[in-house]
Amino acid sequence: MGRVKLQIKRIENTTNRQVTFSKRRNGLIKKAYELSVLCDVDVALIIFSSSGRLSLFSGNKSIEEILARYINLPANRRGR
Amino acid sequence: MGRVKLQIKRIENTTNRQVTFSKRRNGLIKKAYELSVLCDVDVALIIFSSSGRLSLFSGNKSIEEILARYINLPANRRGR
DNA sequence: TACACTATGTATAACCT
DNA sequence: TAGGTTATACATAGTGT
Repeated sequence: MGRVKLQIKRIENTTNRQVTFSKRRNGLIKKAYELSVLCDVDVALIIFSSSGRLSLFSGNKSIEEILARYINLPANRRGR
Repeated sequence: MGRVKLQIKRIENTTNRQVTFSKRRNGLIKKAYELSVLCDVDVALIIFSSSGRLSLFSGNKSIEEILARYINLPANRRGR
């Protein structure tokens, strides 16, 4: 999406990488929000930037509730 | 995105909701993957469908590692 | 350094099979 | 019901300020 087709590999230029991170993180959170509302599902999204800053999204329920729901699954139902 | 502008609210028709869920879940996971690679960041994504089925994504690290990183944050750094 | 713009690539709603 | 197609809306890479 954008002026040019982008290869999916690490962006080496630090400034470009940070700008892309900021834009795409916002886009990802928006998409997660839309999925949770449109389809009425629980979504939890955790992002750590390379500087260690945390970004979170969760739908109606809190992050903690959704993580607990995951953690409490029997191990054989956690695989992807 | 699509033939018509979509309101962001729960899709009432069950079939449509499931179709949209399947398509958008795939799109969301793809975007999460791209963010993790392009920007070299940790992303964890947990989705429970309305029937309780689990979808997961995480980048290089395992979901468990990323969740642990979140859970181990001091409480005052967990806010969104 | 951070926003705003816009040309272009991408995701997807409705349709089709 | 699931998978493929396509017209259209949306996200965003590069750019400008």
